[in-house]
Amino acid sequence: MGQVRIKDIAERAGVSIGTVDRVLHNRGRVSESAAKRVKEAISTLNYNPNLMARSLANGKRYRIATIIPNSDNDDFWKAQRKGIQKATEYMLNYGFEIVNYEFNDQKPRVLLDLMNHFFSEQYDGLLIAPTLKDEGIKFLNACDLHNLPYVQINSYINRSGQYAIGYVGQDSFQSGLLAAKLLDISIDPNGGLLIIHMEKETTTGPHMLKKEQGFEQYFCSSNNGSRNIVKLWISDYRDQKILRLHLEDYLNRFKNISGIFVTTSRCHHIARALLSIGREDLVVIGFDLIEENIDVLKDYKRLFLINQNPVLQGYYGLMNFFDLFLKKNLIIEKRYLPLDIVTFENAQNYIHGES
Amino acid sequence: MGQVRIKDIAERAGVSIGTVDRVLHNRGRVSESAAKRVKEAISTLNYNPNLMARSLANGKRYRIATIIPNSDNDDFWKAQRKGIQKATEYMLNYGFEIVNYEFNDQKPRVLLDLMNHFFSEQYDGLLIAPTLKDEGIKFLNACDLHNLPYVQINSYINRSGQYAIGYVGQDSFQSGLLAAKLLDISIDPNGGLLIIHMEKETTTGPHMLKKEQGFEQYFCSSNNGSRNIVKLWISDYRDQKILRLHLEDYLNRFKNISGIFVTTSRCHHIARALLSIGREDLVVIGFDLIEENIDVLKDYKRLFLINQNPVLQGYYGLMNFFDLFLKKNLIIEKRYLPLDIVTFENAQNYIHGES
DNA sequence: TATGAAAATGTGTGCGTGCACATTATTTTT
DNA sequence: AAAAATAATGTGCACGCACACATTTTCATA
Repeated sequence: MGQVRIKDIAERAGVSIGTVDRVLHNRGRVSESAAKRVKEAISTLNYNPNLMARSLANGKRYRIATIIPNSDNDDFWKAQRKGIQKATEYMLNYGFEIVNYEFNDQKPRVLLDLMNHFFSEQYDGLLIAPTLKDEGIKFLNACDLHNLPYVQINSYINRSGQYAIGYVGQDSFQSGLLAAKLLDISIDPNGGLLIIHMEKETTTGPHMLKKEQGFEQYFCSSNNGSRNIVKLWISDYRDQKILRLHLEDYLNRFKNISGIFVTTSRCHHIARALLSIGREDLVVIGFDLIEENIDVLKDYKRLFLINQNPVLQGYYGLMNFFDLFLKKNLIIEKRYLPLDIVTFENAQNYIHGES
Repeated sequence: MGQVRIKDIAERAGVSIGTVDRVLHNRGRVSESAAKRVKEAISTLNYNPNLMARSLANGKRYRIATIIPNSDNDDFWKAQRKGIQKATEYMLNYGFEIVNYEFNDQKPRVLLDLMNHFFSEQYDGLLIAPTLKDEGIKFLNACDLHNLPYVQINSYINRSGQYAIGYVGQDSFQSGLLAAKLLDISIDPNGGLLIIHMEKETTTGPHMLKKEQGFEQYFCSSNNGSRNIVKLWISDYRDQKILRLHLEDYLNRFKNISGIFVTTSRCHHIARALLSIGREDLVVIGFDLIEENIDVLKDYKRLFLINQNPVLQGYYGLMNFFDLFLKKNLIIEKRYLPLDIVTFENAQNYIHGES
């Protein structure tokens, strides 16, 4: 059987295509008996609308804006952009027009400036990565005001209302749990653990915080023994020498540390430092498949990276609008991406990873 | 600002849409001067063909057959089927017609019987999972004879010729390496390893063999120390009592075993048995996210499942034909799916897992 | 210059759908 | 029972394109 068309349904239900159309779009003006027959035909024939014909016929154009942090010097956001690009190519054929904006993660003002002229453009949807919480909230409030549906990616701001139509991103808490499990299994039962936060700013981001919470939660569970956990904040991670001394000193002070959980993507600095001070016995967990991390995987055996396919994040995020406008699926759901555990032996498949 | 149509080009070039069409498709029968004007209009107006209208109009139909093992009582093949279904829905809009066949994995005759009438149908492509090697070869030979392009999924039979257009599946050797790495990191440096093959038949399947080879290869590498490795074949794994005694006996004989590598998806039997004899200290590696394995994950902490997204296998396999016929990409390539490491804490995302 | 073939160009139909509008059936009101 | 109002259903066109076919133009030859 080839494509099932509206015409086929009409024939099977003994009505005209106009009636089928009314049923499909809930336009009313259909008798109960006819509606029933049509619905039956739709399900028995397993009808799927031809989206091309649909979008060709109704000829609507949808303008979607995307706003994410600047991706020029950042592998992670570059990957997100790649996913957005892939979805864009797909959606272009269906009457979508995608306009991309970027903002500087470090300069909250830039996002607010953008907001000033953003709403003078007519958009039908917004894909946004609200990494800056305060400014993000302001932006989303403005969206509600302008009746603009939005999908959040990567960072989640808890929202209700009809315009908050989706979230695609990471489950940071869960990734903390996972990191704890990995360390718990792979190190000595008596070994201690070290959590390292590496960030330029002195504040601890919400993602990092949730990761830490998940990590600690794991050892509160009854069937997992408790562990000795210490924490370390590092902001000047770029100077290898300082880092090395810092780390060496710390490991000497807490002799029984045998696993390290780095809550950001900067774990390659730690792995390199450990290599140079000859402490490759430590198991390290870090995040994200950025280039430096991929490099260090082959040198540092006991390293696991937790990856949340950023390409797919951008891709699914944008595709939400495709579903919303073309498939008429109004899905108000959080969608978490798989927590991929990556080590040297399975890294290759994830790297080019459209998956 | 809106979509540029061939009609717009025609107007600007002072010709009819028929002439534009001929230029676009190099059909000839156009005067040089007209062709020049049309080409100029195309570039100045920055024309991009509307792919929807194109495929809608062009109306070519491609018939693709799929042949995989019976999926009624098998989670793995059910997932493959799901991926095939997803690709089918996508491709339907582009004029593809997909016809599904299944065969009984245990009865080679069924596949041969199918072959008898299969080629009387006119297909443009075949997606096949040649799990039965001998019969698979016969089938593929017949494909060559009938000029039928084919894509293999899951199992690979080495073939050349213009009709072998792709393979999507597992990298068994690599998954063996990965299993070894996981065990190597997570167990005591002096701990021994046990490889368990669980299969009804007495022969060891090619996948299992390659997994074993990869596993052993890991410990031949210079920077990974060598390990004591013993092997066990189990065919009557359904009787829990026998299995338990069997295992208990074996673990007593080889006292230092601290990690187990099960080369099939039946590792849940092992994990259950270990639970009942109180040996949850052992780290177990197994394969596939089938229901029994997912269940046992929450009870058995030291279990890792290696998953090769079967949904995507079916999906990508079929989509090869989309690329072949619509994008005209003739890709003769092996495509390996990511080796997902799955444990209790990250299982959920992979389960529903279109990913 | 008339003729006919070949080259160049134009026209019409259909793909599956959405939507406006036309038509028919049913119910309500007078 | 006829007229009017409303509910139910059917029809036709457009979307942008490909392709078959119809028509016009060109040009060599008689």
